[in-house]
Amino acid sequence: MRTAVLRFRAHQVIKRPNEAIDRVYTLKEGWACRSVMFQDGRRQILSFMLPGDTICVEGICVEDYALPYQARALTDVTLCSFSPTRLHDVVFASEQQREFFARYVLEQKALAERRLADIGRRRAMGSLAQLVLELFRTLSARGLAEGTVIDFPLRQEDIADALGLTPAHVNRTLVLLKRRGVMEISQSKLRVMDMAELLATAIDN
Amino acid sequence: MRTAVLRFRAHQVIKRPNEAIDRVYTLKEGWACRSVMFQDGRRQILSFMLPGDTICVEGICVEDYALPYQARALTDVTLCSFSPTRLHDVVFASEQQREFFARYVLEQKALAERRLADIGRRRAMGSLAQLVLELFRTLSARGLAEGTVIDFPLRQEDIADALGLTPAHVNRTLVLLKRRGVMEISQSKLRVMDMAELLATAIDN
DNA sequence: CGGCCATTTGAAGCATGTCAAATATCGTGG
DNA sequence: CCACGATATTTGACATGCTTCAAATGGCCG
Repeated sequence: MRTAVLRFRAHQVIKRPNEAIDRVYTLKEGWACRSVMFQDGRRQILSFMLPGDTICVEGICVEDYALPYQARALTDVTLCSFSPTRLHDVVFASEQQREFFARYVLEQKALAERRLADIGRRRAMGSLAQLVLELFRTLSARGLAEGTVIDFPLRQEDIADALGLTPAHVNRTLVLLKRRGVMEISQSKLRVMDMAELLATAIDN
Repeated sequence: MRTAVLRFRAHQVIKRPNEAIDRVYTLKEGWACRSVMFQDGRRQILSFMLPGDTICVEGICVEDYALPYQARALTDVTLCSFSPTRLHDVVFASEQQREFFARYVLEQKALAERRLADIGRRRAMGSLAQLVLELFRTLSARGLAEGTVIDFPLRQEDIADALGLTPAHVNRTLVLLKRRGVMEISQSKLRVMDMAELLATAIDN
């Protein structure tokens, strides 16, 4: 079934917008993201992809889909490569698998819409807290958290592009959180020092 | 197959968050929206639903899904009500229908993610222009546009909640567009007076 | 005609953006 | 292992888009 293990270096483009989805990938190691670019260089990150995520799920659902975003490695990544049609057959072989797959896609959709609400209706402090909690939850669920610490390879610019903010402002907000003893990023690790306070921050900002 | 025609009045809630999806609807007449509410009353509209759209598609894909948003009528609406399981069987009867359905869901997902990029990386003028163009395109495709005019029942507050703005600011932006002779809203109609200019506005803002 | 709701407008404040410089961190080659 | 260059973070001063709040105006429906 699995036909190859691929590697990309940090910042490399995995799939271009509108490119044919001839292969579908699962992310084995490293972080990636889906993003859209504007002509003038502005970037919006639609979602982060963590180990266990599927890249270009759309290829499993339909044929000849014009990908409305680009997929890019944020760190060095290793991928498992699959044939979309073969994967399609596997997924739709049993009703149970189909529903499992559907749940994954719907979860991703819900995640994007939570982000939409965060950007639209929260201040920087609130949406940043929400983003961190989301990453924390996901990594924990996949057994990739070490207690109160997670690997965190994102640059502040990546966070900014995910939240519709400026790197400068993300920095100021992170500094605030560190000063308050809520959380701290250093050496590609994120440490939550006061989870209760982080949850509170996420809710009322 | 179709078991009932339902009506809701403007502003009524069609489906609450976390409510069981015991029925799935198609929107026959009127406009609705999907939105999330915060404790303090802030609202983010995730998407507008126009005649022809399906409300609570999730019910077709999986069982026992916890709806992460609320569905609400924006105008008086008439719906066709369906049993999710029956609809499921119909959709997955043939490969062709399944793919058609998948395309619809992916289109909705892409639409939400365009909105995400609009809110995150455009100014009020740009995202407003994008929104109007999107509505225009969709209504045209469904044969519901009258040349350069469309029905437009949204209040400025609805637009604000969709774009993460304030009603006051939406108003100022609309006034600007009217003064520039680009477009105009009045009497629940939207008239595009200069489509080229509207497209330009959408791109470089 | 009257009441209600939506729109419009103004003045002031604030969150975030912009730009630029200083500092820290990281990877790499010597 | 160190030094260097490149890249990322941090910080400051200032600009601005958008918000807030409140009041006035306008439109629609019973």
